[in-house]
Amino acid sequence: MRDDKDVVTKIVVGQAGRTRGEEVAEAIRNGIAEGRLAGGGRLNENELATMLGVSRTPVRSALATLAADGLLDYTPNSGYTVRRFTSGDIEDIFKVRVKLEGLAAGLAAQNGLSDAALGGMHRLMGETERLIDTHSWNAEIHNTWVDLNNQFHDHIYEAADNPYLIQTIRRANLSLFSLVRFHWFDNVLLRQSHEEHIELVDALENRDVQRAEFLQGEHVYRSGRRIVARWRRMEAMDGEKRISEAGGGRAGK
Amino acid sequence: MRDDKDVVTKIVVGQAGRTRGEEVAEAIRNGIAEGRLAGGGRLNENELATMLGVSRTPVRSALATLAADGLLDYTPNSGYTVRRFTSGDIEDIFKVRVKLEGLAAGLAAQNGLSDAALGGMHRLMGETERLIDTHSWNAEIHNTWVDLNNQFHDHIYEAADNPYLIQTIRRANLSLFSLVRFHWFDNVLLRQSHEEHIELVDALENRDVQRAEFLQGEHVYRSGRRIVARWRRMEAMDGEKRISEAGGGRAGK
DNA sequence: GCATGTGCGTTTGGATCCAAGAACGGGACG
DNA sequence: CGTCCCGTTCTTGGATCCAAACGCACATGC
Repeated sequence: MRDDKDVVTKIVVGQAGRTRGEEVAEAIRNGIAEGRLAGGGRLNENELATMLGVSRTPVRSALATLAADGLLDYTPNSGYTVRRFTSGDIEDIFKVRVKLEGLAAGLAAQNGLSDAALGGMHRLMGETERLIDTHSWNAEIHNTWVDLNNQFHDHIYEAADNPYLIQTIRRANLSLFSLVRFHWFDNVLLRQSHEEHIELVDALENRDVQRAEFLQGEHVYRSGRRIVARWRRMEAMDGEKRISEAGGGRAGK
Repeated sequence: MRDDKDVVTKIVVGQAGRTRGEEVAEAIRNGIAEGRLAGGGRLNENELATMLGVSRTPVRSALATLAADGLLDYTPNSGYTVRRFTSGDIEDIFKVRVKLEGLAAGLAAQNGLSDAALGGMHRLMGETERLIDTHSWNAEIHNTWVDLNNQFHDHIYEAADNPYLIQTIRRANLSLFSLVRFHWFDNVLLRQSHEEHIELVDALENRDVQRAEFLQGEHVYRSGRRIVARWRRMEAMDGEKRISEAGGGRAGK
């Protein structure tokens, strides 16, 4: 926080129907998702307010909201820190995600997807294949894939037609997406993920509820296994780093 | 809000480690859970502040938190209303709960429960049998059963050892528990629920993961079916009432 | 050298005030 | 009579100020 002026993006005030509090919440959310606000880091109301060009009031409103969203940890009279995730936490979240994403796919298969949605999914898969055919991997490709992947899942969510389920999934995903780094993946994993999507779409097209639920749950389970393994590795390296940095100050708690 | 002075319980200030904002949030949460704050009702910051003997600041903090918790709906520049649930909403939530509670039971069976926990569950079931043997039903019996039921599930949650899952379940339950009325149940349903608990405990004792997951999911599914049917009936009556009251003002939206 | 206590500065929680936005009511017009 | 417009009032969002709580650094005692 103290060393990077661009930690949160200065908010644009005046967007229709949005308060400054909402804008601040989004700026912080983005800062977390993009890794600029690190797990365990303290959020200082005054600094955020100065950085974003607002008073403390909307900052406090935003912090309260984000804490309830699970992105921040709150201690009364001490303030907010960015939620820190252990590999065990991530594993827990993925177990829940396996069930929820599986349910969403099963409901989508049960309800059926429109021709437009299926067409859209095929287009997204076509674009993913073009990414695969570059035989390369970098941050830009990863971001493109994340975007395509999100659109792919949005089609499923819409067909599932269960807003509470989708809200619950998005909440779980919110916590996770800030943790993922592009260099954990590569073109090979992209291809594997894509092949899983192919099978999932087949199940959806054939309205095979159990297959869709199983395939999507398995897809998420494998993804979770990889991310948890990576996080464990990082924790092992972090643990060594932490031992050497012990006694750093408030954030060291 | 305007007609009932006891809508929220006046907060007790000074409880260790809790801010007024947290106290206000709990008072409102209780008001919703106990049915004193009705779905669709507007929450007025000034009135709440006066009623609770605080300034608007902690009220606003509490409202932001409760909105993110899903208990309130927020409209920028217009404020907060208590979330209104349609029977479709409730059905959606129960579909998610079936999966999550099933997962919790499966994890508990996998991890195993301590002798103390199993003993505790047997004691709770014994107390439930005493309730059944009264062959009667009233609000007091219902409240006792809700308490026993919560303790029963707490044992499962603890054994599941997945904090994120339990947090997600509690979040779903928070929305639902404010909707349930004791006269929707009777001694017969209590017995049925109890018998389902007996089978669930058997699966847990035998560490039968799939059976535990299935039985708990089924238990929640049946409960959901009953509550949704009740809610639909209320909506039908409410719909007639609404037609005759149309144009009542803001809450009529 | 370590533990405990004290003081000071910083940060957060709450209160109050001001301004902006929404809602409501009344009047005018078709 | 219904709809639209305007003015007023109420409510909410934001800013600012004050006080309480916490954390950190330094001093003292064992």
